[in-house]
Amino acid sequence: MEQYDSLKLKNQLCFPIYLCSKEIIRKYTPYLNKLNLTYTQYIVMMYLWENKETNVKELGRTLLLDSNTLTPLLKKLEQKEYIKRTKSEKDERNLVIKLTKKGEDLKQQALEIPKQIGKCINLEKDETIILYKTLYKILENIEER
Amino acid sequence: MEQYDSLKLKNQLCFPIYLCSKEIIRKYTPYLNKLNLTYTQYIVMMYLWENKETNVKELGRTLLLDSNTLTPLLKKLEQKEYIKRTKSEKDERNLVIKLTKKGEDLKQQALEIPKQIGKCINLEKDETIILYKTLYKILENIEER
DNA sequence: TAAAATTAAATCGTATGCGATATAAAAGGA
DNA sequence: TCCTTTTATATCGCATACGATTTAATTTTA
Repeated sequence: MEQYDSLKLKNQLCFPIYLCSKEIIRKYTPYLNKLNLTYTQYIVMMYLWENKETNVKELGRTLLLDSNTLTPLLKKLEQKEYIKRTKSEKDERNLVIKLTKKGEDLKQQALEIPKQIGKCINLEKDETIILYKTLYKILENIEER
Repeated sequence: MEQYDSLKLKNQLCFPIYLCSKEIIRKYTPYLNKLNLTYTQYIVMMYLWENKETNVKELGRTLLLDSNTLTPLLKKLEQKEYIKRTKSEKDERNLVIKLTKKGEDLKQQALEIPKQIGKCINLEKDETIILYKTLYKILENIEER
């Protein structure tokens, strides 16, 4: 093993993760365009389809994003009338984020997407499970202090 | 299995890939700051440490990026005096990208980075190998027509 | 060989992603 | 209670990421 082998792209682990993230999201794009969503907007919508109501902090904890990214993104989703943003009455620092009817209805149209993406990622069932577990293990390892 | 389970975040594969990419890159940041590099600039430098000379097209084929991303990025690397950009004499459409002495020397300082990142990703050897193979399998599956 | 097609970079506009800072509301403490 | 601290969003600036278009050089072809 040469001195600089650890710096070769083919020996990096982050590099294929970075590529996969980009390229899978690229695959999502044509489907998401039909729903007038970007990938990040889509995962926000997925969170809301599951939870109905949230706020910036809570959303950020799940998506690992901060208000600097989420605030403008949520304003765009509000412009599209998929969500409503209102100050909490109990605590005016909190922004209550709720689906609109239009945002709720989008869920139906989105059902096609995971099928299509799964088809093009095209892994065996057990490969998928192992990959999934390993990724969450990395996330745990990385987030710990 | 409920009708909408496929739309839950915990059933997504792309979501943890996306998170891992972001979070690992976040871990790189303090080390890369010392070298005055961003992550994308770093992988460009890695390519050049291996290949000495390239052009936008070739670089884009490896990093899966186009000139719209690479042109401004390469100009920044040139400003930092890590690379030199010159028109090819043989074919003036081509931009020859070469390391400077300063860029070449940076390699030495970068040696620490893979060690530190490996430590914080903290997977077993065999887990790493399987993950790596699966990621490249996805990339192959996804890029095919 | 001159026009058409192709190719390589560059440019433009929009949407993140994020470190740093600002703002405003709520909580805590002397 | 008043002042300090904490908390939740918002704002700012910079660096990607990328679809679409433009520009310029080269190649192809009629």
